[in-house]
Amino acid sequence: MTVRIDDLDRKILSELQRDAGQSLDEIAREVGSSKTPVWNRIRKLREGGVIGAQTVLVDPEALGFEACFFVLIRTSEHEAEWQAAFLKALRNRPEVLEAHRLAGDIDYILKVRVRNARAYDVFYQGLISDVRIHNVTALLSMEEIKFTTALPL
Amino acid sequence: MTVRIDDLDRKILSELQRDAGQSLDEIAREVGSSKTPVWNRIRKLREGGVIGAQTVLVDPEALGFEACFFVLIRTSEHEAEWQAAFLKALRNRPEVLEAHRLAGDIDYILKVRVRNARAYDVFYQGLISDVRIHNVTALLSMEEIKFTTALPL
DNA sequence: GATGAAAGTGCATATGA
DNA sequence: TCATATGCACTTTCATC
Repeated sequence: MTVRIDDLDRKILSELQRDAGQSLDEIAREVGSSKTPVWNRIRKLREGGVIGAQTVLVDPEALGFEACFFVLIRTSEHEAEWQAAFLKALRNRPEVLEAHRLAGDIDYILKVRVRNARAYDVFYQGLISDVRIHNVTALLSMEEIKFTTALPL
Repeated sequence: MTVRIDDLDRKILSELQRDAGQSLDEIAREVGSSKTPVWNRIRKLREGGVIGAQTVLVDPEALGFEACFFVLIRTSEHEAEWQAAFLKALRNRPEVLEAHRLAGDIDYILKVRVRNARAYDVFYQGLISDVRIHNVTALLSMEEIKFTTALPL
């Protein structure tokens, strides 16, 4: 199910990451090819799931999302049932922008964006009422220094 | 410099976040308006910086980025000069997808995507040779449970 | 991989509510 | 300020060479 990716694909992906609003002609010119092959490759990459959602990045501050927390979670429960409930809870909460299961001491890390500290508390209370969690540390972001979705191809 | 955002703007942003590849007609239909006002609002939101980059999300695994680390950094240095050097180092390194300055005990958190553990070590050695860092903890992601750039509007 | 053509879309503008 | 309508240029998409 793996798509083989060559150098031209990488260039195309790089252009799309940089600006997905470009026309095919522009992309073709940038990568040194022409419309048809570029278009066929993009279609294949999409079908193969290499290219996922096309989206715009929205400024959180402008919309009143002033608070961003990284939440470190330790749990004592490791049964499949608990894990399924936890995953479902995370996926259902739109405040959770990212969630990773970790190796080591800390079990999970979440990135959570909310309007303010009170909204975080509402989120937190809701989460711990959904699933048993052993220990939680919240790291409050003071400043987003960098944010990109572009992989270094 | 703040753009006032009403309910229709929010709906438009929501649609664009969901799928930026939609036509104006589709968006207008979804939000219950018509092309002209939707177009004018999108333009204004773009000009006001509320709408930033238009991009595609690329599957990291498909491109061989198998390792994702969250890096917790403590530093003893807090002069402006050190901070400027640190920021510059982060911005210059494409492996660093996200970086936040934190409140409290831990000073910074980074999200770093690399091909493998060895590549992380190369990154780490490079970073600590660029700037003095007091203490580093790396959390290795085993599984990306959730990733979205969509704010819950 | 190139060419080209049909269908669809973006963008601007005019007009009335 | 918004809805509707129109028009041209550009783009996407796909069949054919």
